[in-house]
Amino acid sequence: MSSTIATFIKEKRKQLKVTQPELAERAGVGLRFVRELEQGKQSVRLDKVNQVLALFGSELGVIQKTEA
Amino acid sequence: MSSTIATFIKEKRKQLKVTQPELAERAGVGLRFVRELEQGKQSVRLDKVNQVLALFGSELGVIQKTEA
DNA sequence: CATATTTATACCCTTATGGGTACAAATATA
DNA sequence: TATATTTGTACCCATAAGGGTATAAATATG
Repeated sequence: MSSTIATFIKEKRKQLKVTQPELAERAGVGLRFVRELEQGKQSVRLDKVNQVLALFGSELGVIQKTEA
Repeated sequence: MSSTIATFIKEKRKQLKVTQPELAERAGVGLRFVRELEQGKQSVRLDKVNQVLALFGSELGVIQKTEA
């Protein structure tokens, strides 16, 4: 299901059988950023997250919280 | 429609008839941040965007790009 | 139209993100 | 199980995000 951004990216990356260093290079971000991102760090920059997501044809957008 | 995060927040804020200073205070972020956010600044921090969106019962998540 | 309110831009300053890198821990593979 | 690969954590440093604030521009209201 990949509820969080972190797990989404991790899953997508593994689907493509790409390592973190490779993903970082392709996305044009630092390796450390990719790692912090997949670890669920909240205080990341929106534009850099989107740089990574762009590799999967995705992007960040507003979603409504699902009712309990 | 509010395709972008910026317009989404701006529209939601106006729906509630709240000024930017009020929104900033309620969200616990700086006034300048709210303004840059509504102006479409890309390099904002994810956690702070979510702080603002939380006021509308929303949050940031991964979305798939719509086909052309 | 004049005035009040709201929003946008610019300034300085502090803080921490992100980059690079090295090494440890964990995982995969032979 | 030994080895190779991948991932996670820690370090220093430069840069810029974000806070506060003042002022100008834009908008709303009388």
